[in-house]
Amino acid sequence: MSADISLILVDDHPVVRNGLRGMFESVPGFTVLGEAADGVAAVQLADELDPDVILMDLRMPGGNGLDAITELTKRGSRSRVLVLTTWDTDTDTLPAIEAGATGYLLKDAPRDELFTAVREAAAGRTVLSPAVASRLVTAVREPAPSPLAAREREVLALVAKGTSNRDIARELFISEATVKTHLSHVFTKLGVNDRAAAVAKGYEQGILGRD
Amino acid sequence: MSADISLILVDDHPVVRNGLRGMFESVPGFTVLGEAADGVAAVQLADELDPDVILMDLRMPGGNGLDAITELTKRGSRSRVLVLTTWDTDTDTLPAIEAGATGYLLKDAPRDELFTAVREAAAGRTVLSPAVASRLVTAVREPAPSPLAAREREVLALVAKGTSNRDIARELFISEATVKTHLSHVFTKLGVNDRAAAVAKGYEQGILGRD
DNA sequence: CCCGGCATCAGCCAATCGGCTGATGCCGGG
DNA sequence: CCCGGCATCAGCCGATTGGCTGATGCCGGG
Repeated sequence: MSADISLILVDDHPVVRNGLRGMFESVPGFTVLGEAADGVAAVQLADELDPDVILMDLRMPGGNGLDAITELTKRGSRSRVLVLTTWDTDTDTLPAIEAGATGYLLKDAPRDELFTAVREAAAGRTVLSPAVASRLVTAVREPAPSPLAAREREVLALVAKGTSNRDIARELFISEATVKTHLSHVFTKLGVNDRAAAVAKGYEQGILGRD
Repeated sequence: MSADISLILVDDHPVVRNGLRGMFESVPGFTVLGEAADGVAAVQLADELDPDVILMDLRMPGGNGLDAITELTKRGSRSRVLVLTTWDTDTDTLPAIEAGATGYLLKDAPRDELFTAVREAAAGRTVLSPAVASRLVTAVREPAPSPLAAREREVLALVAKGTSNRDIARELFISEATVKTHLSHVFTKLGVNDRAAAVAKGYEQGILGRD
């Protein structure tokens, strides 16, 4: 009855793009308009091709997926963004949805689920894979553990490197007292009592890990 | 001149398997004999189909890739294993090579590099993507930081949870002195001086993170 | 059979940490 | 205009940590 659902694929891995393309071309009802390897290219492509659905990976070198979604939302693009990620780290989900993603799927979803998701997304309905959905509800249950302030993140990063309070103070050109204050706040916000656990939480929540 | 290179694809993501299959079927010289979604299935499939090359992801739920490689090597399989991973975390590389993998590629390698790699692998030559190769050399430069002993890992895990030495002692039914000894060894092996940095290293090297 | 790695334990001591109380200045939203 | 969050600083004190030296028992490989 209706025309094909048009889509563009955004992922930094050629293999994945190829795989998606193959899957969508193997069944009727979809047309792959194009591919992009990063967020910047994705926004541009979306501008040009105006697809119904954009399948996008979040983690990409150069041209963050999140920024791309934000940008598209800001531009009032009519394209629905379906985030397709490898592993979900509940750190990414919420921001992505807030930024305007219509759905969030894990890459290991079965083919049919993927097709369904794209159709749902094209129709404007929110689609979340079960795993993601459950994470979301638990995330909402907890009032959001609050993210760290810029300075607090800096301190935590140094702590993770084994830097003592005194040396952190030196490195950041502030007093040791201030370092301790920052750290206390970090502890409170992360719900821990010592630097070791804070570092663990930092990794767990994606605050640390990419330097 | 020679027959096609036969291969099987092992990855838990249908999308990735599909993508690889598509790529290898789009050019002459390759025949995809089959696919598997985990290490156990991979070993079985390799037994049945005796492929020239096995393209394998390491991180898979149920049936670890590393174990699969070990098993294949033990069985004296003639198949060359090419590890194809998403992100390389130098934690995986060495064990994989030691276990008998012929090569180690990142999934974001360009198509041609992939094809070349498979041909090289089929010919029995070791292939490493440049990024991996450089990691390897630096890893060899450092005499291998040595992995942690079982008990040491337990202690580190508790440290990451913010447990004090005294409480760790209680939880493991050992004395506090022993805990400190273990921790000292952990510090030495990880090349750090305090628990916070140890936790960071733990995450960085994949010792911590999956509980 | 010896050595090295693992796991266990003791005691000492200085350094570091974490909690607590209390303060100041800036900025942005209500 | 006030309040809350951020960033800065101080001092005190008990608790915890980490380094050091030294020891014992078990096990497995050379």
